[in-house]
Amino acid sequence: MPKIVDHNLYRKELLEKCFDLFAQKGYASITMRQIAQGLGVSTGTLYHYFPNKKILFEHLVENMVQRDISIATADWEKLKTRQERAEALGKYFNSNLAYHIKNSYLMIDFSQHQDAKGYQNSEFWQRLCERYKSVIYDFIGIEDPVLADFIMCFVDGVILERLLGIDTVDVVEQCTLLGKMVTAYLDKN
Amino acid sequence: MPKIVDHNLYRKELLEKCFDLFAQKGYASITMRQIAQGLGVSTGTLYHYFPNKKILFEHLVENMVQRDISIATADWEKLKTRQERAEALGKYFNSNLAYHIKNSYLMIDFSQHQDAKGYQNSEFWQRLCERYKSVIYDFIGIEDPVLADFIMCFVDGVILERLLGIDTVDVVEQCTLLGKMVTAYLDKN
Amino acid sequence: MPKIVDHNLYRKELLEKCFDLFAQKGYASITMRQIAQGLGVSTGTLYHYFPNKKILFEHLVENMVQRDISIATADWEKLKTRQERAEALGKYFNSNLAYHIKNSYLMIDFSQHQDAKGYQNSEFWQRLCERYKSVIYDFIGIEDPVLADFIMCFVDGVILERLLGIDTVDVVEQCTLLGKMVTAYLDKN
Amino acid sequence: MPKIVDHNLYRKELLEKCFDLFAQKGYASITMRQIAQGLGVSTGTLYHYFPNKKILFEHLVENMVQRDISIATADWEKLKTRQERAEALGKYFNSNLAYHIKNSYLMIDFSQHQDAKGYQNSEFWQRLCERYKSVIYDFIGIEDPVLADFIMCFVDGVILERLLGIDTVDVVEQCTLLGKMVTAYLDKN
DNA sequence: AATGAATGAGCGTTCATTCAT
DNA sequence: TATGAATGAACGCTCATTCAT
Repeated sequence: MPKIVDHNLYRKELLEKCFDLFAQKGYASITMRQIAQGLGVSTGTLYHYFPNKKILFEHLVENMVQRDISIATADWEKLKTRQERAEALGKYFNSNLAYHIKNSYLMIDFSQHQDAKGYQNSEFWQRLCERYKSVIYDFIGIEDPVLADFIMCFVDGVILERLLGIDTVDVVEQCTLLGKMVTAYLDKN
Repeated sequence: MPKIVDHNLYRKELLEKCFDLFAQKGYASITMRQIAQGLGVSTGTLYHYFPNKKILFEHLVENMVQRDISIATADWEKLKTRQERAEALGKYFNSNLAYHIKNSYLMIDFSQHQDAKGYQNSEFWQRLCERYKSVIYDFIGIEDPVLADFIMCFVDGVILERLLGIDTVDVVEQCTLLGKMVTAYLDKN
Repeated sequence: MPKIVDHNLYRKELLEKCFDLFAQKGYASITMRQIAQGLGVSTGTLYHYFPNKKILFEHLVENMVQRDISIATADWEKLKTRQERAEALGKYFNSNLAYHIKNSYLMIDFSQHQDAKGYQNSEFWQRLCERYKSVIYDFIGIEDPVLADFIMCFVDGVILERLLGIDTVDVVEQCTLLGKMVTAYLDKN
Repeated sequence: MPKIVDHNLYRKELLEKCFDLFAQKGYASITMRQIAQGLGVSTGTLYHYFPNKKILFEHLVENMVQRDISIATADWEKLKTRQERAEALGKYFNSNLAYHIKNSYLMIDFSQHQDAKGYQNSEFWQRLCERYKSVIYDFIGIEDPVLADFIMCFVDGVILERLLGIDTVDVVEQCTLLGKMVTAYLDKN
């Protein structure tokens, strides 16, 4: 019997530790050697668990998104009005803002990389977006897809502003405004 | 006998031509050789005018931003209603969408540069953001700074979605919706 | 409790199964992992029986050659004329041509091994060649050693052409021609 | 003006020096670093002149074949009879036998390498074989393509035997016999 | 000023081999 | 005896940068 290791568990552990490494430097800039070193393993071991950089990143994102959504939606059930929920959304992003900024940067960085070409039509990516949008549908209680896109754009935009270093934008304040605007719009139509 | 050349003028010319090259492939992907080739000079010459890739890129961004704003606002004066203007905004981004996507990517890439950290508090960057917002103020006819930020976030978010490859988002449609939402919101309050 | 296994017998069994694996991909291309997998054992076990890839390969070649000659000569006894036998030779190589090509490649690969340099003067190698030639003597019914060498060269050459990818060479046709040429030559002298 | 170098000339010089390096270790075993070192340049320089290992090898072979054929056929014009020519062929291979053995090994080694997959149908390879065969046609004065293939197989086989370390095969003697056999065969038919 | 040949550290990845269990 | 996780040197190749001309 070899060294006793739960392959899948260890994979998950590595993935967990990977996130910050990727987030610190971006997909393209961090090297597999640096990741291995950061994880305290050899490159060989890293490749033993993940066949290549792209797939490592893919697993990372899957992990991240899964966790994100479950955290974000954890205690939204008790919130009744749209306005309450919009404000909870703002609070969610505002806590761990640095994390969400990193997160966004990673997605952007990867999407522009050679490795991502042809990726945007992939099942994986499509599924990601669907899951993302379904959170908006369910949570804000919206059925108009154009409006759902609107909210998605806005939310990503808010994070982006902070990523760009524009600190005057206040995430909570903006989401609060979002709630009001959506309500005003829906009431009128 | 050296060619008689105005060093600074030639620098500016090179910069101007550089823009498309960077915008086509992104900062990380384009190589100095490719840039030199695209400019019709040798790598040696390129390095004669710019000490390294990063500095070349920084100069480029400065140039780009300056030009961009003046183009965007060129013929908006004749549009009267908010809705008209919101829709013009959508059309502006929708034409040359690929350009605007790359443009955004370049800004993001730039903002993540180690050297850009200081930049974000710099006079240059601040001025840039102010100018950006004032376009929104003037153009959409909004005075509430939170609402101006909202619109800025949204617009950047729309571009970002496309950068991420989410093609279902329609820029014109989204801006049209923006106009309606802003109106509904302002009418109500 | 260790499995009760006759070490040498198991070695031989592994060797037998190894052959196809090497023959399919060639010495350089197949990895120890692939071999182990093909044998249904772990890499650890493979290394338990053979200290390294080279020695595994050497044992393999010894095994292969021994087996090959006995197969080739199995049912040639009933063929009477030289021409019949020459054509049988062609058919023999033509069936399992892919195998013979790989086989030749393995021999060539082996012969170029650093460790094989000593081998070429070794009793083993000498004996091998003698046995090879004696097949030609017996089978084609030739006693002139130069002519035997000629046939040996030709046969190996035909296989080599195919190894090099020259598909226009037809093994059966060539061996048929060989029969005619030998006959013409022997009749004349 | 950069360092003054005749690009094509230098390429040719590098190619010339490359041959022994490849021949010593085989295509797969020699590394680009070792080649560069052997040539006294950096890997970067090597890649400046040749885009990859495969193409480097391709140029090498082209060079080699061109030279080989012109040397081989240089003074065959004055030889009149087939027998004289066959014997000249033997002498040609016998002088520089070590070179021809290396040469054959290189071709075999390459043909089995991953890089060569799909290569055997390439224009380059086809042209090589055609040129090779046309030497046989012209020189030995043969028009029957099967017979030309026969001779090609035989010649390659002779070299192969020596490559395999079978020193009892005498190249000159074998080619002399070839001449006689071809004559006997053609006289009879 | 201008060229492009030259450099070499570093990339993602592979794989023979070792070793704790 | 048997396992497969772990290693790390080495591969083909890239590219920002330097420098002799």
